[in-house]
Amino acid sequence: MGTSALAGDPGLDRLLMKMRARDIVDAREEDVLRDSVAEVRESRAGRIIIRAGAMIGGCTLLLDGLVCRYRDLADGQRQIMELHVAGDFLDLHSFLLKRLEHHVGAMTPVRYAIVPHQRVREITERHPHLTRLLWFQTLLDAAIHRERIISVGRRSAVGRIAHLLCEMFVRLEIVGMTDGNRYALPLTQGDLADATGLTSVHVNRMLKRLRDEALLTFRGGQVAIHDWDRLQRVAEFDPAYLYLERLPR
Amino acid sequence: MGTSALAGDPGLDRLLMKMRARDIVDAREEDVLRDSVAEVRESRAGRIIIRAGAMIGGCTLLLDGLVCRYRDLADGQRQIMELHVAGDFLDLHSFLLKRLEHHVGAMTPVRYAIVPHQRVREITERHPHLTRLLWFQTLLDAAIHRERIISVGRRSAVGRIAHLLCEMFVRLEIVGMTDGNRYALPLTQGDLADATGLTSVHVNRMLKRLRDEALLTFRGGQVAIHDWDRLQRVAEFDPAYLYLERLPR
DNA sequence: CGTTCCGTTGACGGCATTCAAGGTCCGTGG
DNA sequence: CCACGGACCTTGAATGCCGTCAACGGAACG
Repeated sequence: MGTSALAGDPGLDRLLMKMRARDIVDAREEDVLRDSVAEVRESRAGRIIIRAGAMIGGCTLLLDGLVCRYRDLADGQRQIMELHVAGDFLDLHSFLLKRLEHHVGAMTPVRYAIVPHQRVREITERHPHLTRLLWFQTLLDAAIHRERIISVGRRSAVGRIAHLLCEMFVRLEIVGMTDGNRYALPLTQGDLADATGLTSVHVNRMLKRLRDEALLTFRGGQVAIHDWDRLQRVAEFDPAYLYLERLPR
Repeated sequence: MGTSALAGDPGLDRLLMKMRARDIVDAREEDVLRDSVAEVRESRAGRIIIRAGAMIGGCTLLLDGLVCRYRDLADGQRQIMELHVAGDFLDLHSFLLKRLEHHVGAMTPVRYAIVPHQRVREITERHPHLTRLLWFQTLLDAAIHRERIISVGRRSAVGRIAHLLCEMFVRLEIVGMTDGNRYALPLTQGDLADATGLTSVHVNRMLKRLRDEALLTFRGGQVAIHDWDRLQRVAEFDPAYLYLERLPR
């Protein structure tokens, strides 16, 4: 597939790893995906990649970096709804929604690929199984959203943070981006607060508690998990919502 | 379409109203949907319709009644993630997820139709546009989830309740189930608390405040909105996330 | 070498929870 | 007919988790 803008890029491979953790993706489907990429772009940390309300012509596949979906409220508060890592589509839902009600912002320098909506549309016309695989990815986002609702709705402050860090560990493990019990999560404590519905001050205290209780360390954008079992219990983390079963979809 | 189990049922018509608020659904697609229904079932208030973790063979379309998706936590707390009204698919996502990580429970007596996964699969093989319309419905659920994350994460207690009651008004209006500024929402204050991440005691106080400020009345499962503009402002409610535009999808 | 962003910690305050008691409504059965 | 129980609503008082305000330290950067 020499025409691909992505030949050998690890970003697309990570998407395939995510998909193959849940179903079979055959070589032809892989080629279709590779050939669907129109171009690769970059952006700097702090930039908005996709602006809320803007009409969108293509879906964005994150190749490298950390990204979040968020919205700002009238009083200046911010809520991060989801974090995205390499291999994630940032806005596959834009294919049918046409515009988004939230921003998509880069937390780090990022590289991403564009898949024009027209190509996705062609996939829905010609490749039913691949269509279902893409649909499935958006259902995964929704399941992650639901878990976040539970976190901010009912979990304690430590629980929320612990849960988020458990989730990111598992999601990064799927795409081969963990290093033993450690992984990179280049966020500030303020970002973590916006993702968990807390304040940065309180996040700071809860991180200290998690450290003191030898559950995990979060420092300099690096997470080290010291006691996975106890952490999971504190977070009430059950990875069932990530649907890590290879089933025909 | 005399073979349909649903000939003339208002439940399926409500699904069509939802879809037609966002795109065109032609007569052939309407027939395909009608013919996809295998059977109609009923259930009593308080019953679980779909149990978390169970393998699922068909999708459920709510014809009548009020339903919620929820999960219970270890300490007995409950979080409701979404409310469903007639015309909503309760578990279209089960088509690809195969099982759900949350329960689906009846808040009132309900009637619902079953669409076997096999039929949905056939739609994805033969009817790309109808497939996109179904996919779109699941994306709408995700958008509603995101709005709930913002509510429980960052909105005040009054704001959360106000927002939920704004949302239900608009969603019920789409399917023709409002009566001027009033609509039926047969929930207890405890249910409302589980949906907003509050306690029933506090919900009670906030409802009193909304009443005292002449914004809305919630009593006996009936909502009456007295000042939509001010309520919208209190809730910071912007219906953009419901994607009420007729666009080719 | 000042500026800025981030992390850390303490004191205080407030919103929501918890605990508790009493009220209403309604279906059930004596 | 009415006593009774149960589910839900209402309200007050006390508690507590998390937020706000504030000050300071360190690291990165221009």
